[in-house]
Amino acid sequence: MRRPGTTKRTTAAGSAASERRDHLVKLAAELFARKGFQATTVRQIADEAGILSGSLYHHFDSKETIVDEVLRTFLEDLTARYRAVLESADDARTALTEMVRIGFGTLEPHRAAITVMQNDWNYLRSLPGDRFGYLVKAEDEVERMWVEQIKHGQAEGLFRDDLDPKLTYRMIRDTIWVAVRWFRPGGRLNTTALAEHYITVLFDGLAIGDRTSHNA
Amino acid sequence: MRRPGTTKRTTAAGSAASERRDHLVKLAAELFARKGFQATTVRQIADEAGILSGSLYHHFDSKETIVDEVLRTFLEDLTARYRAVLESADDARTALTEMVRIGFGTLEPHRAAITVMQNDWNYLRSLPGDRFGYLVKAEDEVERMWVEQIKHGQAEGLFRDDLDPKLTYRMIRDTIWVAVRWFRPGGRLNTTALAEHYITVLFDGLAIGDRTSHNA
DNA sequence: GTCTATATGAGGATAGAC
DNA sequence: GTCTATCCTCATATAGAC
Repeated sequence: MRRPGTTKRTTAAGSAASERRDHLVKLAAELFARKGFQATTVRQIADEAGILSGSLYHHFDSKETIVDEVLRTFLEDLTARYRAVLESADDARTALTEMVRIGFGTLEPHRAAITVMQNDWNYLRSLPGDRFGYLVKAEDEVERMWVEQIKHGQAEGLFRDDLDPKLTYRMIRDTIWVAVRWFRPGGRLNTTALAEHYITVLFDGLAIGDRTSHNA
Repeated sequence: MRRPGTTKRTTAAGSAASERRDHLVKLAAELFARKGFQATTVRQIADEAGILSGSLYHHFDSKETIVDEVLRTFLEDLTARYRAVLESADDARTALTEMVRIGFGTLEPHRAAITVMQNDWNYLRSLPGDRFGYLVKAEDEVERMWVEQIKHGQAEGLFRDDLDPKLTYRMIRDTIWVAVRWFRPGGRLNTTALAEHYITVLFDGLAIGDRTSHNA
């Protein structure tokens, strides 16, 4: 607000950006992910960058502006990827499979942003004003895409008809994103393996053999 | 530390407790869940209780002591329930089914505690000292119980052999707990319906018909 | 673009009266 | 068991020199 010339960029997709600024955003994102948005101080961000906290305000209006940029970048990339898949998928099962792969595929490049979304979503949404209202908008768009495919699959006779599409979507979404809590790059399993593992369970289930209900 | 006579209780299971104290813990838990542990101030907790912030320190040493009590109560209840099921379950599928039901069953009575665990786990664990080390201990115990059942199921020929037990456990666990984010009592679906829905997908999958792999 | 220095406020916690 | 009053620390953000 105070230095329109240097801080007017509000989306990370904004052209011709300062690399310095982007670098600062990345440093901040790691701290936000590790310690939480609120617990991260502007002093820590500045320390990480080797400058003093006051100097940060040459680049950003506020701490909120930084986290805003972290989340926007992620959401823009995610929705773009989903849209691309949906244009080319032939049937619902293929579309869902690809969407699951996209989800797990963002775990590594957007690990920090996803962590922040998970942990600080409630807090950011509760802030006065509607600054983070776009979070809900983006979530709604993504939900529509998933639910539509699930319903198509049911209509096509590919998926069980007795499942609630919205509930099914939520469980898939949660299972994917929440993996950022424990996923570490370079570990025993990479995100591709995670995706294929989950796709197997999701479509075909854990059980072997008969598919009759088996309730206690 | 300062008033051993009134603040020595460290576990919520501690006998003959002050109902006043328990009530304060409940109020605090709701605030922690709604706004996050760090964003909740002792003044807000006191406001909610109709007293002043200083008065809280008659009941608790610190804000951390309060959240400690919230989490302990939940974890003690949860592990006790799991142990009870595992004593009586005949086969792995029955055991897992019951464990899923237990998980969803805690969503309502322990909604606040589960929310805090999800959102503030990282932060609480990062605090100096080992005050919240028991969180990891409890998690490990729970993991052992689940993984054991999954392995049994595979050995018995009930479950697919090509799935990673630990990874499967994590995905189940995450799917259950993360539902606190959107689950609201009194909504379209109750926790029993959630559990049965998930049990269906987990064991038998989304797809109808052939169980051959179907990758793009 | 970074620094020095500082305003301004809020947080957790404490001491002692009632 | 609660209140009044307050300490001390640390937070975000600002102003202006360099």
